[in-house]
Amino acid sequence: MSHRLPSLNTLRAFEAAARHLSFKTAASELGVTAGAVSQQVKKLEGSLGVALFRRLPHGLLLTLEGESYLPKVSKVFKDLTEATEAIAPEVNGRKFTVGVCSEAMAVLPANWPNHSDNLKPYVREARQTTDVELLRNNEIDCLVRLGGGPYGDLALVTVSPARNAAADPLPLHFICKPGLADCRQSKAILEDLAAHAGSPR
Amino acid sequence: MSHRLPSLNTLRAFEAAARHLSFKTAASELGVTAGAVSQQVKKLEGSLGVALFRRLPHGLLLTLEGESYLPKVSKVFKDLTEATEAIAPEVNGRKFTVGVCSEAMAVLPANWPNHSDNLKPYVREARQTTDVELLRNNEIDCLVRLGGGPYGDLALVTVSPARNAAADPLPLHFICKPGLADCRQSKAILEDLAAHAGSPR
DNA sequence: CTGGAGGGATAGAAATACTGAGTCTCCAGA
DNA sequence: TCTGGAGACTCAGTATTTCTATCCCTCCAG
Repeated sequence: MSHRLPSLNTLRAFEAAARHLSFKTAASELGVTAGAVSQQVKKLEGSLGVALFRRLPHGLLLTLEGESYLPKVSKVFKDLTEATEAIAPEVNGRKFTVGVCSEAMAVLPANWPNHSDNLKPYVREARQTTDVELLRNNEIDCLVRLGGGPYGDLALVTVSPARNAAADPLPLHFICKPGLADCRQSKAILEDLAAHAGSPR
Repeated sequence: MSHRLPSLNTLRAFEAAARHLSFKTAASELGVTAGAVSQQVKKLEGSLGVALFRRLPHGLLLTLEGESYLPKVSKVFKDLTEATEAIAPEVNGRKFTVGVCSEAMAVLPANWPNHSDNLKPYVREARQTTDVELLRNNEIDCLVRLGGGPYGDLALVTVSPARNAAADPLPLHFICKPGLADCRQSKAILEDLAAHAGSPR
């Protein structure tokens, strides 16, 4: 039952490029550069030994193989998305409520987290608090503090200061339940924190 | 239509581990270490925010979520495999016929390519020849030679000598049609050649 | 109380993916 | 006939991800 498959990355690139018939548009959908999409598609074609696109000077055309492959690949992604959301609906759909201590509040931009479009899809609101119990009660999803713990079995991520940090950067810490440490929401928040950790208030 | 999906790698690890209820067995099926499977599964669980396995001191159990996820994930892999083989059947199923020049023959193990179980699934036979025309006629799929070309529009891969190579390693070259340079068969052959290139005859 | 089997963590190495800059071709408009 | 813009390709360098190699821990059987 060992499946020999092309890598998902190359398939995602193919699927997006085939839908748009453009590497450039696909690239912006996937949030990468056109060169990356081009490379991934070429890798896929190489591993299949089949050309999926016919490259024209202006834009792309699917080959017969590409045309028959596209709907199946799209369906696979759709099935997978549905299966995934069936078992993890809360996390996938939910926005985080973030607890932030007053010291961290002072370090972050004025109207955090609404200052950033990257963050908005993942955060409902930020509440000023230091109460770890709110985390355990699921009243908040994560906590941003200056202090590094210990917090027992909770997951703690220390945010590495931005490269352009001030001389004496203040470290930030992100605390959440272990299962949430690596989810999309946490990642988005961590990324944003990293951009601000240590910057002068 | 931008699908937010866990990475295929983590799903492969999950699927194999769930079928075997063992990271170790899954690892050997996938050809990696148990640690790698454990990491991938943990990454998947983290990104879903849901535990898929219950770790017991001796072995694993699926959680309810894992149990409902497994058949869907398996089906996705099955669909993808079928879709892929539908458009690239020749390459996926076919064994290569390899042309080998007499000098390269002398460098390779006595009964190459049958000396290695890794290679058998990918190679039908090795024929002693240096005729590039056989390649163009599709009578052979690739050619192994000492000389590095040029071969026009054919793809050429120079095999990097093994680490334990002799003092004066003989380089090997692998020539094939461009579309085949990156396929499974070529990779297997190249890997095997790399293990022998430069070793004393 | 000892050894083996399995899972967990971590650091470093290896493989893979992405970016960024430069190139090419074609088309459209001046 | 130029010239500029759009899109794709390549390549080198970098960043990220994945894998390995260890060492640890727990549990169970003898």
